[in-house]
Amino acid sequence: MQQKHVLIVEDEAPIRDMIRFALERADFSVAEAEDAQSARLAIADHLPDLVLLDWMLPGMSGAELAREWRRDELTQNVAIIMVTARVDEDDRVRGLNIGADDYVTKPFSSSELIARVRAVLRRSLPGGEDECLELDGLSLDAASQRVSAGADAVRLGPTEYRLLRFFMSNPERVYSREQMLDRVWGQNVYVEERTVDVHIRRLRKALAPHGFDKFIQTVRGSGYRFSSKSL
Amino acid sequence: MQQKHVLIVEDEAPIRDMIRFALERADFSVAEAEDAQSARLAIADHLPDLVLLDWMLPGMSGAELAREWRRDELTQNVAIIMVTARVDEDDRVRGLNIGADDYVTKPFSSSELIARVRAVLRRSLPGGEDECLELDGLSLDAASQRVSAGADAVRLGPTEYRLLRFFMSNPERVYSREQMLDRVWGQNVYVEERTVDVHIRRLRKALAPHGFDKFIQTVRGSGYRFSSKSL
DNA sequence: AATTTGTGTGACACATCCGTGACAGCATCA
DNA sequence: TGATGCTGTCACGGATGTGTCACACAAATT
Repeated sequence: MQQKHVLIVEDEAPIRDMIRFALERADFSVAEAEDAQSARLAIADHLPDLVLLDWMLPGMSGAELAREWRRDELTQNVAIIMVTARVDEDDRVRGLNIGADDYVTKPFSSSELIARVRAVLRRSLPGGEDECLELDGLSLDAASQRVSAGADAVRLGPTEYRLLRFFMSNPERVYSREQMLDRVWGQNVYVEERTVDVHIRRLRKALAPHGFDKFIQTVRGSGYRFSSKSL
Repeated sequence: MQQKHVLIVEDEAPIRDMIRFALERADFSVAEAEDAQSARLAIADHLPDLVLLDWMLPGMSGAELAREWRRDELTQNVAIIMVTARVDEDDRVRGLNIGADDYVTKPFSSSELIARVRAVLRRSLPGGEDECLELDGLSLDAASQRVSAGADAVRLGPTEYRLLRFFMSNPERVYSREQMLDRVWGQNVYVEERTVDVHIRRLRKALAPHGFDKFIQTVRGSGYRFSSKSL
């Protein structure tokens, strides 16, 4: 399964670290935020698959934050697990009514946390959005993992597919090799940066018969960009 | 979605009440029974879409009851979720061999229960009775549990049948082995992921004489896809 | 022009994934 | 009791994808 991205929203640094450690160990990619404001920034930067949201935050409470996200088109499908110190049944019910998918009460073991994270992600998967990307004749359907150039199908390896998928969801923007490794390969794998070049080449070669290799543009000294405009 | 009818078979009244409350809150219609005898009456009165069946019952055990229903033409398509206090791996395996669709172990949260009920119903949703799937010459009739390729009948084992049924209900979409285990085998069953491959093979072999094995496509690194389109 | 820096390309060893046949455990039925 | 059919697991081999390297080539810098 593809690596999942989790955002931790928690004001106490030690707990944050513990959670991050457990998640990374279980091969999730992790982002952190310590309050509502930084959480918004983190979400804007990279939409997570799941948010671990502390109930009590300085300033705006986690509950309000959750309600805010549930109202927003962009974030309403992101899974939310509430993290709370309270044992009150009231809070649990309130949390679930707000739209949290699950809750964990402190103190919790890291294995319990991971189990719940996995369960929630698995549950939200099958109904996942039927993402269908299209750009100027080149189209990619996430549900069937099919890529077609005009009428013809394009045959891609797993990494090439993920790379193209990343490009097509983020066109018209330059990414460094490091950024691409983080987001296509996963953030705690170490591979040479030049490996990106090789996969770019393979992807270009696969798209070439239909002329779509022009969409992948080299920006010397910076990285690559995906665009239908030739420039 | 139409309102679904659930029968609770459970001898302890408090647990029955808890389950009834959770189910009605989630907008299911509910019937209750406290032993095998009253369960038979309840079923005769109104055929449920799903039965929550306690493992231990006074007199006849839930397991025997399940076996009885699975043999009967009328009841064999009714989904069954076993409810058990035991954590024994043995019982889980035995229960699933009997034909239960899923398992819940006490104690369980009401949200977990609802989630599982929904999952099982979703799995067997499209039709329940008169479901008849057809794709490009390959057809599956849920009522008679018969599969035919063109004019010829195809002989399938139970798991192969459920697998094909799952595929035909969800074509043109890639599923991971984990997702397939969840939806074809049941949610908390632990079997090796490679087991999926073996059943894929058996299903392919059964479909091969008519050329329909091409419909099951391997998506390397991700899982499988069912589609009449070649690639 | 010569040098330096960055990128394209082909090759290759290696890891991973998947198809396949075999097998033992189990339930069912004669 | 033995025969049969179904299931989950394993081991093996082949197919495919992967990361890295060396070298060719292009662009910027001197």
